[in-house]
Amino acid sequence: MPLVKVRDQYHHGDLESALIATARKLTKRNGFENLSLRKVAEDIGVSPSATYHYFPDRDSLLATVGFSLFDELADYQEHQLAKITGATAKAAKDRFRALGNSYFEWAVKEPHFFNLMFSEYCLLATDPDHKREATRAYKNLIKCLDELVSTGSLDENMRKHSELLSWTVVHGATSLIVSGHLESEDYKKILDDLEYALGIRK
Amino acid sequence: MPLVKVRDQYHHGDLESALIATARKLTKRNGFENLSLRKVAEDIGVSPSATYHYFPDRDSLLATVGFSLFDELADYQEHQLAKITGATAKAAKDRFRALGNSYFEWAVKEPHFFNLMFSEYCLLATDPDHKREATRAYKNLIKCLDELVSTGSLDENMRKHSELLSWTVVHGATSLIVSGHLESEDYKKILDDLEYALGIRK
DNA sequence: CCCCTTATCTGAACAATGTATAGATATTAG
DNA sequence: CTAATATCTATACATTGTTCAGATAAGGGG
Repeated sequence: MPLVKVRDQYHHGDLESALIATARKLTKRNGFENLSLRKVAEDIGVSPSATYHYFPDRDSLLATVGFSLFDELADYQEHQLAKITGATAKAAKDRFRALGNSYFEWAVKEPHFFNLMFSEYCLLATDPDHKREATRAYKNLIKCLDELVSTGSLDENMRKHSELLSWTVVHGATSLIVSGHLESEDYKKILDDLEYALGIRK
Repeated sequence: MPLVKVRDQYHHGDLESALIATARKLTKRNGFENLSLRKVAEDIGVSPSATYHYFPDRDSLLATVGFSLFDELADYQEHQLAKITGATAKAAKDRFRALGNSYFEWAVKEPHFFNLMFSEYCLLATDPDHKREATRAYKNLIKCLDELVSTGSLDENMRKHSELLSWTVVHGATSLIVSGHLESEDYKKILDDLEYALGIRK
């Protein structure tokens, strides 16, 4: 009876989790385009075909990894949000900014993750089960905007136009920067522009 | 001397163009992830290795196709823009809208193209030569915004905040819809929101 | 017109990949 | 302890990107 689970046994124990974790690790390093099922299996110390007991094909493993990243991103966002407390107008504005910043920072830190999440492998159309994870971040945005209204920083009429707009701006700026079509420095200006247009900043 | 160029000869004549055109065709059909160099060669009727006289590898062929698509998109946008003439405020507003709509429509019509353009294969960072093509659409946007100002539809102060913001909103909405994270119907509302925030519409 | 240089393409080969199938091995239930 | 089941391996195959030596055509100078 080994204290630590020995890795040389025929049965792995939790191969499914190991597959996801290793695929995540290799995707982080080399990008999802270069993820090889055989390398994943080799890294774990298992034969190439063992994969097929848990995932029908490479695409579905990538999809599983990709969808799980939406939760990771939301975790990171909520962790950043939690740093800013208080019910003042300034705190509400800071939280709004932190929400966008954390999305952007996370994507820049892990561009391969971001690319996978919005690639063909994670099409929500074919997999409506995962809409919940994606909307977790969206719910945080709604809360932020309502706080801006209640602290008098955001006009009620503008509030109706701010939801999809903020979402889209942050994602769009992030996407363009990660793909090299805008400079990193542009991000701050874009959020300034957004806040100006929304009337949050003068 | 054949009237029409015979396709059974040893030398193709313009293999480079044929490679790009065929790669474009297959990417349009199956997505860039599934583009096979061998299928491209087979489709043209040439051996797999012939490719390597014009492109060092698969990536560079995909990059060439991808960058050329920015020109195609700009062509389409300009074609749509040209339909709307006049120097009135309404015409300026219509052109602004047409600029965003054409970007969106083109991407939805050719999602595989859009995905390639903003994939790892078309990173502008590594290929600054192609920045010009990408900025062609941007110049059209600048012109549109200046027209909005000159026709009194856009405030001068807001003008300074409208450039990157509009760009980002249109790209972000398109990206989210193409990747299935927003519904197609959301696009119109998002542009309404943008115009409201910019003060173009009340 | 012929020959020789050069550009262009082929053929064959290799390693890596995704995936299918049959069988081996461990785990578990009775 | 044994039979049934879950889990994994071994082997095989087709497809892929890529390399390289050699075949074929095109073009230029005599």
